[in-house]
Amino acid sequence: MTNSTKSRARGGDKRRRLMAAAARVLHQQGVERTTIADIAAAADVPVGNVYYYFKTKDELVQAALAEHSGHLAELTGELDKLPDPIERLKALIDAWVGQRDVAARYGCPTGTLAVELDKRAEGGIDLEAGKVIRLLLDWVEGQFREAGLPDPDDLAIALVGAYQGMSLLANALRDPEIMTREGSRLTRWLDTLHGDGTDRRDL
Amino acid sequence: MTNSTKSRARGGDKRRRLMAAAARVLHQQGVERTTIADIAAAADVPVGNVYYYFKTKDELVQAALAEHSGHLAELTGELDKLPDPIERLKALIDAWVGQRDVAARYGCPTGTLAVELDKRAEGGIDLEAGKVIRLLLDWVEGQFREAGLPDPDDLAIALVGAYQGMSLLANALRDPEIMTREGSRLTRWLDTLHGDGTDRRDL
Amino acid sequence: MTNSTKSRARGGDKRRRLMAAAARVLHQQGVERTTIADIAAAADVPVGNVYYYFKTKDELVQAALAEHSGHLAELTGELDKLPDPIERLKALIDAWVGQRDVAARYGCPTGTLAVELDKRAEGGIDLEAGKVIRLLLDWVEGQFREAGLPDPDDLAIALVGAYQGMSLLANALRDPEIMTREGSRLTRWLDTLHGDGTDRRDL
Amino acid sequence: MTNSTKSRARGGDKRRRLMAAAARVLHQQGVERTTIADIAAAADVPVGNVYYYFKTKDELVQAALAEHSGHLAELTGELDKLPDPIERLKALIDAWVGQRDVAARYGCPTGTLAVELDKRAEGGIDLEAGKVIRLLLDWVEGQFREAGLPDPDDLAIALVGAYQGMSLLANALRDPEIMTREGSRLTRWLDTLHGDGTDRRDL
DNA sequence: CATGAATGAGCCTTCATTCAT
DNA sequence: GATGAATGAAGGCTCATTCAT
Repeated sequence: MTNSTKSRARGGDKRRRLMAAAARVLHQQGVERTTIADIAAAADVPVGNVYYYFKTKDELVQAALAEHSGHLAELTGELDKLPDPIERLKALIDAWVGQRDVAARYGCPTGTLAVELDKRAEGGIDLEAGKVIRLLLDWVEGQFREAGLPDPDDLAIALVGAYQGMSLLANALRDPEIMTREGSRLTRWLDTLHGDGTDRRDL
Repeated sequence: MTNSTKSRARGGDKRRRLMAAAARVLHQQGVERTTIADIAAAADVPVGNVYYYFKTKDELVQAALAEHSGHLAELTGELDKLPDPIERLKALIDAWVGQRDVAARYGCPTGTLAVELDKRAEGGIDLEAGKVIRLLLDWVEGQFREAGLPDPDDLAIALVGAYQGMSLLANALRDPEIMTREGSRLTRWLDTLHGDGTDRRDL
Repeated sequence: MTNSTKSRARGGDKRRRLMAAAARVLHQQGVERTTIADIAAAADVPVGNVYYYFKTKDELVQAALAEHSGHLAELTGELDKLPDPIERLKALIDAWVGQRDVAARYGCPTGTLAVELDKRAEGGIDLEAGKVIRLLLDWVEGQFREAGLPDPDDLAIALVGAYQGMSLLANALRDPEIMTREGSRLTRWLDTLHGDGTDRRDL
Repeated sequence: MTNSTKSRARGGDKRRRLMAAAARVLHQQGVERTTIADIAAAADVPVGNVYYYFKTKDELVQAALAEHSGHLAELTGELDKLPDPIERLKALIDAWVGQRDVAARYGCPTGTLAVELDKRAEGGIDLEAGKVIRLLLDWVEGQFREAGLPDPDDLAIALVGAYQGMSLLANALRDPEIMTREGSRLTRWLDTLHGDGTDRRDL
C-alpha cells in the first residue's frame, strides 16, 4: 500500500527530522526555553507523537547531542582526507571561523549544551555533552601526536579551549569578528609549532 | 536592644543577602533551574518578600551579575597594587587556577551566565553578561597596553578567551586539572611575550 | 461504546461548555473576581485543560462576549420574523423585561462587561464589548429606519441607552420592578412614535 | 511646635487627600485594578499609613463613594438656587453633558462603581453605590413632583436611567457626542412634559 | 502617629508527560 | 503507529494587610 509505504518511510523520517529539529532548536533557544512542542513543530511532527520516538525530553536532548556528534564525525572524516595533520587542524579552524555568524548568535552548539546540561543534573545525561567534546579533543590530540609534537593532550586542550572561549566571547559580545581574529592567531600559532621542533609551543 | 539591632541590621542586610544568594545559587543551578524560592531560601528571606527588593526574576539575575561584577572589581583592584602589568596578569591567572574546583563543578560564573542569558532573550537583559566580560577584557587589555605590547586588544581576547575555554572544558569534563595545566601554559605564554620585544605574540 | 460516545461528545463539548460557563460566571461574578478555576469548575473541566482551548483569561472573556453576541443574534433572528419593525422593538423590550430578575441581580451581561473591560485596558480587548453593543444598536436603528422614522440612529441610542440605564438602576437598587415600569414606558413611547408621523420622537 | 502643627494639619489633610485620590483613581482604574499603593501614591501618603485612616480597602471604596456623594450634594445644592424645578433638571443635564469627555473615557463614577461593587459582594458594601444613586433619584423625583407632574418616581427613573445609559454607551463606544445628542433629546423631552399638562410623559 | 518592610495566600500560566481513540 | 486532548504539578508575580520601630 502507498499508505503503509509512506508511513514506514515517514516513520523513519520522523525520527531523523526530530533529531535534526532538536539539534537546531535546542541550540538556538537553549534546553530550558525549548518546549517539546517547539521541537515537534519544527520537525512537523504532532506533539503526541514525539513520545513514540523519544520517551523523555532528556532523550531528545541526547538525540540532539548525537546529531552534533554526527556533524563532528562528518567534519573530521572530511579533514582526515588531508595529508598533513597540521593542515587538518588549520582546516578545522577555518571551519570554525566559517561558522562565525552562528557562533556569534548562538555560541558553539556543543559548548552551550555542555553549560546547560551541567545544570539540570539530577537527571543523568549529566556529562553527555562532555563526551562529545572529548571526541573533538581526542581527534585534535591525534593530529598533534601525528605531527610529532610533545604534550599533544595539552595542545589539544589549548586549541579546543581556545575555540570554546572564542565562541563564548563572540556570542556574549555578539561579535563574529572575534572568531576571525582569534582564528588567524590560532593558525599562526600552529605554524609556529610546526615550523621548528623546539619547545615553542606556548600559547 | 538586641532585637532592634538585629532587625535593623537584617533589614538592610536582606538586599545584600539576596544578591549574594542569587549570585551563588544561580551559578550553581543555572538561571532556568533556579526558583525564586530557592534564592529566597538561600538568603533566608520569605518568598513574598523578595519582590520588595527585586521586582522580577530578571532583576535578581542582574543583581547576581552586579555581584560578580563587584567581585571582579575587587580582584582587579587588588591586582592593581602589583607594580608590573605582566605580573598582574600572572596573578590573575593564579586566581583563576585557584578557583579550579568551583570552575570544574559549575564553570565560570560570568561565562555560564552569558551562555544562559543569551537564550532567554525576548526580555532585555540580553547582553548584560557581555558587559561584565567586557570589563574584564578592558582591564586585561589595559595591562597589555601598559606592558607596551602590540595589539593589546587581540591579546586580551586571547587570554580571556583561554580562560573561558578552559573553564568550560574543566566543567564539561569535570576535571580541575585542566585549569592547572592551561594556567601554566598561559603563564609561560606571558613570559614569552614579555621576554622579547619581537612579534612572537602567537598563542 | 458509551465510553467512546461520551468521550467524543464531551471532547467537542468542552469548548462550548467553557464558553457557556465563562459567559455565565463572568456575568455573575465579574471579570476580576472570576478565577480561571471558577470557570473550569463551572464547565467541569480540569483547570490545566482550559488553556488548551483558550490561551489566556482574556481570550476566555472574549469567548464570553462572543457567547452573548450569539444570544443577541438568536434573539434578533427570532424577532426578525415579526412583520412590523415597531412590533419587533416592542418584543425586544418584552424580552428585556422578561430578564428582569437576572438584570436586577447581575445587570445586563454586555453592559456590565463593557464597564469592566473599559478598565483592564492595557491589554487590548478594550472595546470588544462596545462592538457587541454596537450590534444591538445597529439592529435597533435598522428597525427605526424601516419604520420610516427620522434620526433612527438617535432613536436607537435612546432605546438602547434606556435599556442599559434601567438595567443598571435595577441592579444597583436590586429592584426588578424598575425593569417592568421602564419597559412599559418605552413601549408607550414606541406607540407614540408610531402613531403619528410628526416629529414627536422626544423621550 | 511647628512640627506638631504641621502633623495635625497634614493629618486631617491626609484623610481628605486619600478620599479624593480614592474617588479619582477608583473611577479611572476600577476597583479591582486599583491597588492601595496606587491610591496612596496618588494621595502622596506612605502606603503603610493608609491603614491608619482606613482599615480596609472596602473602607476606601466607601470613602470614594462618600466623595462622589459630596460632589452630588454640591451640585444639587447649586441647582437648588434656580427658581424653576424643570430648569434645575435642564441644568443638571447640562452638567452631565459638560462631563461628556470624562464619561466617554471612564463612565459615570457612581454608575461604574455600582456595577463593580455589585460583584465583590461577600463583603458588605454591596448596595452602597445604590444609595448614592438613590440620592440622585430622590432629588430628581423631588423636582418632578414640585413641577406637579404625575408619577414623579417613574420620571426620575427615566431621567436618571437615561443618564446612566448614555454614560455607559458613551464609554463603551468611546464617543462623547452620544452625551451631547442624548442631552439635547432629554432637554426637549423636559420641555414636552413641561409645556402641556397633558399626559405626554412618554419617553 | 508615621513608615518602610514583611507576610502569605492566591492567581495566571506553562509544560512534560500520559491517554484514549 | 498516530494524534488531539487531558492532566497536574509547579513557578512567577501581585497585593491586602500587618508589624516593628
